[in-house]
Amino acid sequence: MNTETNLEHELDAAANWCLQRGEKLTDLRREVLSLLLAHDGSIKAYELLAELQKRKPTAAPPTVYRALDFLLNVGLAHKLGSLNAFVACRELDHTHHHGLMLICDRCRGVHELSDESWAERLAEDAARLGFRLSQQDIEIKGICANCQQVEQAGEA
Amino acid sequence: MNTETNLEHELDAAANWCLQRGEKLTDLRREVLSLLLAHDGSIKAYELLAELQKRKPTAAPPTVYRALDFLLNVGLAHKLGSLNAFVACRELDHTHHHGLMLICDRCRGVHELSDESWAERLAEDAARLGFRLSQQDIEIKGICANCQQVEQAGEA
DNA sequence: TTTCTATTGTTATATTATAACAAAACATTT
DNA sequence: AAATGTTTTGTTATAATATAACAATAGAAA
Ligand SMILES: [Zn+2]
Ligand SMILES: [Zn+2]
Ligand SMILES: [Zn+2]
Ligand SMILES: [Zn+2]
Repeated sequence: MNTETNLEHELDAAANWCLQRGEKLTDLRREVLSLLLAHDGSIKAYELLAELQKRKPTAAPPTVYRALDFLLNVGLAHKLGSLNAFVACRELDHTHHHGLMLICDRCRGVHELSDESWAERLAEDAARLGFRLSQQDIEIKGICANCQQVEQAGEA
Repeated sequence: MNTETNLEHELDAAANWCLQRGEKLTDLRREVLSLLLAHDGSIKAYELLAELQKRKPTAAPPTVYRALDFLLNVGLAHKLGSLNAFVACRELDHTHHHGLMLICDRCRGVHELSDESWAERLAEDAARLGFRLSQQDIEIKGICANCQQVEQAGEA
């Protein structure tokens, strides 16, 4: 199965995901999600806009922000507040409330950890302060394995 | 001990904290930190600028952003990426690497949890993926105890 | 068809943050 | 003190991120 086929497969799955929630993955939204998925790490809204404009010259900021809002709300993408960047969700299977997003300082890559035990422990600790968690991703920053290797190679 | 005296006390402690690190808490930086401390929840850069301009009409965006950068670097303040907002650190005693910042969706208030065990467990889980954490605050969103009460009162 | 709603197009503007360079303050050496 | 170098602050302009507001279009329901 090549990349393109796989991408279409993911997009179809996403469309289905939307339908199950009574929402529609329109052509535009599908296009934006496609660009997000095609991107390895996270991507910024205006980078996404530039990409989108290659195929759709009429696109303007609201075009991409509206599509992103939709994708965020339906759970097909995540916003990384600390980077002002966006990333496709690749773990639709798990309902990953409170997923841990490990964000690389160097390459802006994201590793998503859907570990339920974190959600529970966090919720417990917060509850002790009377704090009720909203569904929310947790962003943790550092340097990914790959970038660490590059770093070491550079030092050699 | 009244509020004002207490604030001056905190500012003096902050000045000392800086000196120990070979940095200086200048008048301007002290003023900005003072405004941060006087604020209960988190505050946005341009709100801070407006406050600052009451006493220092010459202040411009770089004035406040430079002061904030300094405070962030020396550990006297935190940036909340998900809100584009800033908050004074009130736990200088602990070296709270990876402090948990519980951010209220409603009031923008912040409860800072300096729990070392979280730092360790997070680091372990991340290390399993080859991910090395950088010193970083972890932002968790929800609704604080106070705002929950207000909410219930409204429903009654 | 008619009507209503959701989506997209379009223009303008708000919000957040930094670049670049000049001036002033401060410290160090002579 | 004078001269020099460094850090901090002032100032203007602009970059980067995001939304408001309203018109046009497309889709669904009546
Ligand atoms: Zn996800
Ligand atoms: Zn990386
Ligand atoms: Zn702190
Ligand atoms: Zn609150």
